[in-house]
Amino acid sequence: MDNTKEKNNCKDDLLLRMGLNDNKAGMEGLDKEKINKIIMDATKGSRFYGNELKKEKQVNQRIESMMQQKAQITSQQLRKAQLQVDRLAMDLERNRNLNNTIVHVDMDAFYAAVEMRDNPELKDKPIAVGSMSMLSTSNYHARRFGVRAAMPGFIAKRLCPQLIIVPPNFDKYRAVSKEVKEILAEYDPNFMAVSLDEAYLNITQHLEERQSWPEDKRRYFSKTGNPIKIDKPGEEANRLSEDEQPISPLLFEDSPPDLQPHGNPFQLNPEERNSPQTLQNSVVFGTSAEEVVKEIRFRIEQKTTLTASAGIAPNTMLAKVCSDKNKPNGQYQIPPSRKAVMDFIKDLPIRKVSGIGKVTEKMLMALGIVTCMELYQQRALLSLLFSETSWHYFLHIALGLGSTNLARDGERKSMSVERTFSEISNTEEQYSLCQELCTELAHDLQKEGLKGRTVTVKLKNVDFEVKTRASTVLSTLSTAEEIFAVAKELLRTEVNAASPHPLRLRLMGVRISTFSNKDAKKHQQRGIIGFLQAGQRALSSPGCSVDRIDKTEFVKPSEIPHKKSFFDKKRSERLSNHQDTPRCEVVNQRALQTSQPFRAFRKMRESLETSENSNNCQTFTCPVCFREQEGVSLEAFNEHVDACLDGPSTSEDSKMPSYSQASSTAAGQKEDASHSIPPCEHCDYEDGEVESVDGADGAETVGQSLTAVSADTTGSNHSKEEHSDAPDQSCPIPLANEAVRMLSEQESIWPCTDDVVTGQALVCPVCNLEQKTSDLTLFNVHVDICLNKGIIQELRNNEANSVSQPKESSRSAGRLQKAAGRTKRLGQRTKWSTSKKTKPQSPRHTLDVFFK
DNA sequence: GCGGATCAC
DNA sequence: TATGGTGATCCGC
Repeated sequence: MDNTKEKNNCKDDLLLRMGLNDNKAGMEGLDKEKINKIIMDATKGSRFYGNELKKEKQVNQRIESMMQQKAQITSQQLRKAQLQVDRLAMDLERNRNLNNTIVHVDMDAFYAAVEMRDNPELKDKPIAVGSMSMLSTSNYHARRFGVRAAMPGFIAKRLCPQLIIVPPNFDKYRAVSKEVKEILAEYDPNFMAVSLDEAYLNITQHLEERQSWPEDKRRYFSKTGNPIKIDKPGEEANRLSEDEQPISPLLFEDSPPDLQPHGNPFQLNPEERNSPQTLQNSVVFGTSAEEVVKEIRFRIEQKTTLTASAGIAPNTMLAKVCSDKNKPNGQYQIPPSRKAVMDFIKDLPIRKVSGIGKVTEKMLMALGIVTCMELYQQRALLSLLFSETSWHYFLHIALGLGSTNLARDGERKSMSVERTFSEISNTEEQYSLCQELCTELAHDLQKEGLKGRTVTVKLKNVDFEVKTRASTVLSTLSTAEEIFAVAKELLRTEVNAASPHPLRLRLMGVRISTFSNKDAKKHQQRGIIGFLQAGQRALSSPGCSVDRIDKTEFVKPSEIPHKKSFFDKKRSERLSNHQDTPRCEVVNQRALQTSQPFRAFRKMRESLETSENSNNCQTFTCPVCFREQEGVSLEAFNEHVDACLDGPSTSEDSKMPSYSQASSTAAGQKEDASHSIPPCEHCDYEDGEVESVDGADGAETVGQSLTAVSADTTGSNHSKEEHSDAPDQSCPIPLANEAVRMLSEQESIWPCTDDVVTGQALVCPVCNLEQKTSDLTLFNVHVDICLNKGIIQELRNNEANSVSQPKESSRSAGRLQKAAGRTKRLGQRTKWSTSKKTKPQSPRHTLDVFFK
């Protein structure tokens, strides 16, 4: 459907939901102020509005508690989180897949456009499809008055009294949709339809084949007699800025729809095709992705007289954003390069991304995050404030990553019916309504031959408060009677609970889930087999080919496409998670099992795993010394990296000559960093300064940027200048802080804007070595790893402090205890040795993350 | 497994 | 007069 997702730097939430703040007031439209006022006048005082306010309060409450959590985050936690996040970031970066060409096709104002096409009377008039209660979509003319999808018709009428509201004709839309899909299938037989008017295609294969196609195979004919006009990027942009211009020449063409061509215009007789007349009306489309998509849109328009917009990008997330960019009747491509992706992402408001809704946007905005670049900059903080699922997802967005395989429609998980009505408070009526809904549901269920075990009743009272009540039974249910038997009891409980007051309902719904039919089992089995096959193939041909295999050969339950949302977890859990060794591999896999945004990531991982298991010798780049290690086994490579991390003291173990060269100059410093930490004063900075972060300005400083925090923590005993002037001081901790500070200042580093930073060598602020890379992400990771040692050391010292120096403040004591416990857990779980004599295990674990 | 919330279309 | 319906996921219990 139309993009109703509007940007909002606006205060009034309700207006936002109405989708108004983006109105570019046309000459005959309304300006934003007026629109907002009309909506508010129509809304204020209603029960609906009351509920909206209530919900808003809840969200604000959530934000407030998030901010409190933020205020308690120590710089140490933040730094540690930064390590973990950047490790994942690097992992993702290494597996970035730019080899697919994904297209998102979106019909312009679909329902409204169909209605206009079929009723010339509506041409040039503001129309909307829907009812007085709710609009599904509006045409662009109506949008100038602020009339949007998801707006009640009666409010739309106030905004635009001339508005014509057309009742929806879903059968018709389905038929048109089918026509469009027939075209799409020619470019990707496995395309994924999101809805009647939206679909994703993977045209990678089509593009390959198309390269060898003769012109004739790419020639299309226009029977309308209109001079064929192929979009040029510039023209598109111009046309779009002109609100007054007709949106589609064909859509607004005078010729009645009957005269529009039906079927594929390509299907012409040879004679017809070769006649000069016809050739004049023909176009040849090129072989590039852009040309393919122009061709698709051209054919859609020829066939349906409707226009579509499209986005082309290396993954679905980006393609979707792109299709919105030059809407209506336009297209936009992000070329398949990392730089292009990052340039595009940089200033992209996060709200544009599918999955970031109103609430998430508001929460992130409270953290000062509006654009994707800001999302990237705050990645460490986000990993502490949000659930794993969420921050992983955020990180993907921030790196411009998304799914490259279009999962086929999976098994249905639930089926439901619900209805809104004018108030019903009579209990008998409510039961009989419930029964009707069950009958309907049973009917739908039967059509798909499904049986379920969980029945959920949904109730909305006249104040718009929603309640759901569910019950799972042992036997499978499919008939109306069976379902009603369960639903009735659920309803009864609610009725009784409210008694003696009646339930004043405005909506009732019945849902059934927990399906357990044979089909589902069959699919699952096939899924497992397919999975194994895919794994085997991946072994022989690792990398992006896995996507294709997955797509065509198996669909796992977890592959089912779905939308996602994000909730924050309990702070304690999150923090303790981060206090543990950053074990990305464990963490990731759990998240990947269920969360859609990471399907792509999981695939990459799978292919990594298989290539690892195959134990092939490969070429790796050491994240510490950045030397390429050719033809080594993973194990050998890990040893090398360990050696790099450990410094020269253990470097004899390493058989990689390049390493010793690289690190020879830094050897002394690294030794210092590991072993010559003054016992207390440098290390118990946590007690003094970090506590102060909890104070009044803590909320500000911690979240605003890492800079503030690390400056704070460094502040007590060591000024930044002191250390930047003397970076090779013997105390590692201020040094580490300094490094973090520098990194934070580079936060403004958009690691991805340039693939290559020219003319300037990157020198690690920790080991002081010039790095053989120009990639800022890689560089950051290197610094992180260097820093890691400092942090390990901090932990050790904290532990020591907690034993030797009991604190008077119970708060501090608690904290230290926590720190001690943390260290202990680390020891147990990761064999993180606290003995300096034994070889530290931690780097190994740290690095395993890269390759597992 | 349940219930509330979020999100998309 | 009047603010939808369907499906999915996530999170905290």
